[in-house]
Amino acid sequence: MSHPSGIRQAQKQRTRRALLDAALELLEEQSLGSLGLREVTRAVGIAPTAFYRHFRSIEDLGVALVGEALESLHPLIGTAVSTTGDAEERIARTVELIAGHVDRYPAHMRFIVRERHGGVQAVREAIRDQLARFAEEVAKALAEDPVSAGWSEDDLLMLAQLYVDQMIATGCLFLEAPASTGASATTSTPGPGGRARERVALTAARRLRLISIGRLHWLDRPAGEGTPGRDTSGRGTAGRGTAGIGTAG
Amino acid sequence: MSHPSGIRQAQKQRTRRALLDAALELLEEQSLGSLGLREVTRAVGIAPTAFYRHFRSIEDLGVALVGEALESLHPLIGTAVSTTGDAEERIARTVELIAGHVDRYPAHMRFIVRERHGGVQAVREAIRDQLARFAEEVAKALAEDPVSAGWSEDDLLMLAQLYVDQMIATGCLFLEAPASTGASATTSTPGPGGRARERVALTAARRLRLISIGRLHWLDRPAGEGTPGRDTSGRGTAGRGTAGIGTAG
DNA sequence: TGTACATCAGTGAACGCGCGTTCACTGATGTAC
DNA sequence: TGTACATCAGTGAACGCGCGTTCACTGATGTAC
Repeated sequence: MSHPSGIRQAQKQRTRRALLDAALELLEEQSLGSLGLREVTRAVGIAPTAFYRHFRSIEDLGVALVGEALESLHPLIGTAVSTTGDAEERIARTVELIAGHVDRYPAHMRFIVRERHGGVQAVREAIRDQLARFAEEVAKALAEDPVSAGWSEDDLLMLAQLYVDQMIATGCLFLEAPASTGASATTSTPGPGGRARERVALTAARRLRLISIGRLHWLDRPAGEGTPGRDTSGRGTAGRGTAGIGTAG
Repeated sequence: MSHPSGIRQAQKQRTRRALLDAALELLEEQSLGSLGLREVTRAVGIAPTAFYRHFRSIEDLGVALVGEALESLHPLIGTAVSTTGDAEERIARTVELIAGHVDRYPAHMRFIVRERHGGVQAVREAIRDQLARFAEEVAKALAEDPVSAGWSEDDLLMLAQLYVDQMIATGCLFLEAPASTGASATTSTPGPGGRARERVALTAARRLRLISIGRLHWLDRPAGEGTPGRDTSGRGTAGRGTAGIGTAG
């Protein structure tokens, strides 16, 4: 065989890992756009020039990080979406899953949140594309739920995107709340920042609850107004509700 | 008088404006953390050292930009919240308002979206604090709506934060959609990116619709589970619904 | 197993460059009389 | 109105520094025979 096996290959992978890990750690307090190649190699303990054996640029490393971070996030989506039980149980489980993920991969979550709208185009686009794929996956799962009977594809995708956004927003909130003291998420150890975490969990659950309720009554709305003619959203049955944003005139 | 009037004062303000404007423009393609002081002064056409007559650092300038950007966003919230009409009209008007704001202040919107989770702590915190004030304001407005009768303060604040988040997320989506060709938002000129903008407007409206529906039925939920004991959310009346996230078991 | 050659991850010197910050300055504007 | 002095926004030279990238290299690992 030409190159698959060998000590050399293993060592190279180890250095690559070290570069990715060092970068991820440095990125907790700055953004990718201001991260220096020398800074990363210095943290790893190798010569600056060795960087080029692994990545063409910091931007390139950033794209690799997107892959890793969203790969770690992916199973979470699958688990959350396939959780069984009633609405409240599923919401609570989902929030717990997110909290657990943030505990395990805080740097990944911070990286995604920070660079999703950050200054490095290639990374931004990589994150956008991956999240779009997640949303499509969630939409597909939602479509199989009897609750979604009669929903148009556009509406399902909108809801899926809303869930994906909420997942990230919730992860971000957990990041800002002080981390728990290493104990598992289920045990109620009120550590240094346990209170803040609890508040975040409650708020996140409330948001998911509101969205779920909206979902449940989505098709109750009046058929009169709604989406303009050209859009063929598949809803339109009975009921009358005046869902308001602000104060009624 | 000691300093209020004068040509000198006016000229200083003009230079300060030029610095803020130049920075805002440069920030469309990078993040604050990687913005250079010399880069900004070069764009304005003054010596690097003159920068210090106006700001202590780039970070300081960033905090000033947060003030300006969120000040421009503020009236939009007030207008959106006090819009009259039925739910669909208010949603459509809100989406139009956001689109109009993005047309008028694209750089402001981009700055807020990018730096909200960016690498500069002081700026991040300034944005967080301002958005928290916005949310409180929205919560106060929501509280006066009869639809919110029986809502706890925590629930109102959660909804308000959700609305503020949606506003920013929607602004972000409009930023990514190609800008309209300068024509007003209401006239249906299908410019170069008119299609994309229309799609964004529809998706944004759908999201607000779902949230509004959730809001309308918030108090319909079962009293059994819900928020844990210690939390005294003011809801708890009749009705039974199984709002689900994923597929039912 | 041993030998001769190829590969290639990591080295270290060197480069030109732009950075943030200091400093003493200039000259228009402002103020006191 | 005119004069003498104070203020201070903007200047320009100079600094030390770390940056990204180049290049020829070293020496351990891999391969062929």
